[in-house]
Amino acid sequence: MSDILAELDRRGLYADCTDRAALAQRLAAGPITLYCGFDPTSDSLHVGNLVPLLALRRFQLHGHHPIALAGGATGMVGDPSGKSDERNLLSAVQLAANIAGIKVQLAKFLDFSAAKNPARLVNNTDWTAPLTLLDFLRDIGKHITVNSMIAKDSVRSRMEDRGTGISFTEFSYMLLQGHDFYHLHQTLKCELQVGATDQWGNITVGTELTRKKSGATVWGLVFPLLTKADGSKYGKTAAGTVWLDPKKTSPYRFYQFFVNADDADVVKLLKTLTFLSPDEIAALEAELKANPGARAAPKALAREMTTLVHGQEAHAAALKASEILFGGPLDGISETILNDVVGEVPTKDLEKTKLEGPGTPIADLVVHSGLAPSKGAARKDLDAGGIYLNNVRIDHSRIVTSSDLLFGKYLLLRRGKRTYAVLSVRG
RNA sequence: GGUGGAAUAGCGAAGUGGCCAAACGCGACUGACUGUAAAUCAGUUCCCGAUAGGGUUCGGUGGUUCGAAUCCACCUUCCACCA
Repeated sequence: MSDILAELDRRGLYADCTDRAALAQRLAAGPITLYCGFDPTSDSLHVGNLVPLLALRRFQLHGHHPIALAGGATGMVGDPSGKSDERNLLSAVQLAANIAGIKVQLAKFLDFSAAKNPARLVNNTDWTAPLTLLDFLRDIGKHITVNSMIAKDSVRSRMEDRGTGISFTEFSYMLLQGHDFYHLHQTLKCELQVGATDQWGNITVGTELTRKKSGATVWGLVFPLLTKADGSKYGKTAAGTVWLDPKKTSPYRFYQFFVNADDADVVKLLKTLTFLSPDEIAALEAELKANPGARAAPKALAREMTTLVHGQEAHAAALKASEILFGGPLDGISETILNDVVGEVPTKDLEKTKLEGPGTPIADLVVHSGLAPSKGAARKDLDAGGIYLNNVRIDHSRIVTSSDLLFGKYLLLRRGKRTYAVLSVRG
């Protein structure tokens, strides 16, 4: 059996473990069943979820049995970890929709038909909903002291902040998650829970509860939170979260997000997010130092991630669009090639009549394309020299007519260096 | 329960009757330089708009005043100290 712990170390994915020596021994003895939970706070997972999700896959590749848990029950309550404010509860309808969304995504990253160690997908609603309050208080709550609960960082930080406080509901969250671990241990012989470091407190409740109730030893292992070199959270841009759902974040944008990764972060991201071998990563790192302008490392990162999440074809399309858009002037570009860009870049329809006769001022089109929120804002970008029509810089006096159309159909607009939009003429 | 203090733009923080759409810092956007980096430098940053002009702001509601972020009253929330 290959050594998963060594791989996690190598990739910088090991942060802490409840008992590393004992877990190493257990892992050496044979395949283990492990789980990781995912909160249905949205109808899609995002890049921040990738570390634990891919970790499950790494375990599976090493022969272990992964369980992905969709937190239907815990989602009803809300995890206070890392949250400075009490959360608004999600409606049952919303929650059901979110669960359905993330279930599909979870399924994409794990192999459910592996002969020896197929992955499993569970929803903690299945065993939590039937539990009565009295049973819960007697069978679960009795084993965990409030003393240990209020000592958790997630709770303490909220208790110290008198302004927000923590409701009993969120305070109880860790017991539900702890119960999940115990339940999975009883029913599926699950012996390990993994997650990001912010889950440490919740995970240890599970190991403790399992030990007290059944006498069995189970383990918790956490990964570092994915952060940028400047310490900020990874996976958010000014435009918002980078989602795995292609309808929420297009594969092109997804690709762009990774290709724009900071030099200081690229190697870490290659290690933590991709399945490239240490040798391949070392080669990319050397290349990054020797020839940073070639940007081989960020391109490899974007390639790996886009292929992993959206597939080969989506990566090819995103890459092609990127090469066209960032490859220089559009002179002599063919309609076929331009067609590849349309659809990759945010595209809006435009009525043909707008470009007939006197035409339309550029500012209106910039707003219509979504590149600027208002004409005033569009004007400011235009005056700063930040707006391009068909990759040619223009100013605010520009009037756009049919003669500006590429192949009689498209207008390619750009704000700044890398934000593109296409207007497609209809009718 | 008592006594003080605080609430200002995305965030932090100045401003204590007119020169205030409100200093400064961070963040964000644009430009230059680059590699679709980083760092640095320059511009922009309440909303609409043509750089004209208009609209809405300084916890809330009323009031004083020609004029209020600034003064007064009440209300809400927070903080500190005392019980």
